[in-house]
Amino acid sequence: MLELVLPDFDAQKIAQSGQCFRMTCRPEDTVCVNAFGKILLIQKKEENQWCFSCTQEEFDTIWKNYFDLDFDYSNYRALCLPEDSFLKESLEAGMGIRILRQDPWEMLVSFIISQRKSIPAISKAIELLCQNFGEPFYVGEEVYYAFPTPQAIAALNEADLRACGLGYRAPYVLHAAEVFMNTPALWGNTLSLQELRAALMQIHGVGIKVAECVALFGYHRLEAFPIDVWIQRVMEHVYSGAFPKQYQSAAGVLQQYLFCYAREQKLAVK
DNA sequence: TGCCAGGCTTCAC
DNA sequence: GTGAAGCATGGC
Repeated sequence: MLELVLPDFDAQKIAQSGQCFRMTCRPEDTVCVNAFGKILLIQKKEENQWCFSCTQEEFDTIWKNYFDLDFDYSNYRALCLPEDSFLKESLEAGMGIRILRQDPWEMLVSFIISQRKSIPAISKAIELLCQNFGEPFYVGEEVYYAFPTPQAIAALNEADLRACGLGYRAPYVLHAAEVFMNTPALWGNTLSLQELRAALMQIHGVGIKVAECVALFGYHRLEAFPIDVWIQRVMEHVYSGAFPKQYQSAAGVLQQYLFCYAREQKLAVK
């Protein structure tokens, strides 16, 4: 057990932010993270005070980076233009949300599945995928499942994946496994954003929006800017179709706060 | 029950 | 190049 004071971190908001699907809220202000074949429990104690179910060493070598805690997010908030009240409100409402450094392969599959699905439906499909085809591991008596490897997915057929609720996305995920295994450039993080987009979009079922999500959440390319239905509404309501160029370097980070706030406000179609 | 969801592909035009 | 139809399924 490790207790830390983190003034710019909120596990519960991150879990519900739509960037991760294997981080779930549990009773007693606890969040369960399933990543890297490990389970991390995070419990909220006091304001800004969090209890982590890991050692200091594990926190320093794995989770600190995962939650992007080496970067000061006040730098992103400082980008907000004085007249931009919608972003200001979004940043205040989403205080504590961070852009996680998640596994690229997991993000690729997750966001292929995400198309035309609600966040609860995405989480459910991914959970089934893991239960059916991921490697089981135990924490005490309890069994958990790792995210299936590209090799494990490549060995499946369409019907296996449709059984997890993937619908028409099943062949997309099969193709993603094949391309990922045969594209070493996607295993590391050395491509330019433009090259990364192109490499991802050769996969059937990966268009510009999914590619931007994978770039942002899997490769930590903070200038990537996914435009889904919610961000589209924000663009129309608030920015007259053009996101300010002053935000470009951290567009993906700001986008995440706008996405959450737009959903919270149930921003209507214009 | 009907509508919508962190969209993409295909096919007219 | 642009626009519209079709797609599987679950949550609300």
